[in-house]
Amino acid sequence: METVDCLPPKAFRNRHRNSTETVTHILKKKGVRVTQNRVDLLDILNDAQHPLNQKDIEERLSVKPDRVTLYRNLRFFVDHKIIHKIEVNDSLTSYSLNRTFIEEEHSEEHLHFYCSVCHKVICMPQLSIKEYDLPEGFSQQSSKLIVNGICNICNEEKQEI
Amino acid sequence: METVDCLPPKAFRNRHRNSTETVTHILKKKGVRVTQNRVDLLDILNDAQHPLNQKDIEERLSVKPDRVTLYRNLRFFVDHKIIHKIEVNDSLTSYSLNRTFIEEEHSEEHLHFYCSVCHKVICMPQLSIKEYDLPEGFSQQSSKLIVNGICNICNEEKQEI
DNA sequence: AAACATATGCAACATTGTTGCATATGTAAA
DNA sequence: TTTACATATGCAACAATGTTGCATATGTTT
Ligand SMILES: [Mn+2]
Ligand SMILES: [Mn+2]
Ligand SMILES: [Zn+2]
Ligand SMILES: [Zn+2]
Repeated sequence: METVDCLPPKAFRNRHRNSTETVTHILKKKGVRVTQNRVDLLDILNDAQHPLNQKDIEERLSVKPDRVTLYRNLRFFVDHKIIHKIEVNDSLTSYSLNRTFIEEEHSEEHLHFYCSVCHKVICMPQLSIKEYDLPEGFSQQSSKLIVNGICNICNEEKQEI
Repeated sequence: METVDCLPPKAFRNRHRNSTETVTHILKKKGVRVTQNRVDLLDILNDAQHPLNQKDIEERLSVKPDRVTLYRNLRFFVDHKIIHKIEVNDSLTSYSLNRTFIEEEHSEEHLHFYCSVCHKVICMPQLSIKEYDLPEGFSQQSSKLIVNGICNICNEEKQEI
């Protein structure tokens, strides 16, 4: 059988060939299976400028896997520390790629910002969560800080009006 | 018709007469309707040593209102700043009485502790959330900090073993 | 190409929370 | 004490989010 020297069909499903190669590399390095669903999902998170929620992700998927598969893969990536989960509030959970693969600066526990105007979530890895003196007998394992406010873009738009 | 000088039947539904009087006073002061459901609910939150979730509350209610009523009254109390809502994580939301009515020290934005062993939530009103220098253009409206770890009681029990 | 472990889809279920609407109850005025 | 009115409640229905069990499909290694 002849071997054709061109891109395999599945490569055309993704917008950017480079991103697909990057996320495939991440999965290979972690020693986990490279499936179309996983590549598509990571591709979307890699392209995104901000953390995305399950709805955002579904909107961007050209080929939608079963809802259960999406949940399972999100949990899988969190467990493998490929992405991190941001529980913004009761009804909003977003996910963001751990760019630790690329930059060192994306620290484990950092501030997350939620804009009450555009409802975007923004990772602020440069702002590590500060320490607190807990009462006698209490020990800390982890922490999370969500700051609610108005983002730079929405503040600019307010001034223009 | 004769007027009997004894406690009305509804007083017997609550464990402590004093607590009932306290919460009734809170509702009157706020100028909202004093209903049995509301008194029972506030009574339970007033008695509690820690924030309670919807399940905790239902367990303690001797006369259970409809689930919808419970949600509506919890939201009503939050809106009227009688209680505060603590979104611990994806699947746990707890509520705590705003003891500002009694003590001044229960500040608006404080640290909340979640024990990963006993799963109790603990308000730490003495630990106000620290300030952060947000990037240019960002403005802050509110914030929340959840610290995950092991509480004093669970740490003690660990030492004994 | 075959073998095996793992990923996926589907059906079913659970929990949390919301809305609309008819009825019940609390409060203040008569 | 009774009446009138606004508000609280119960019920039915719905929606969103997330989980589990199991049969089948797919990825990886040999
Ligand atoms: Mn982040
Ligand atoms: Mn608190
Ligand atoms: Zn914004
Ligand atoms: Zn504990």
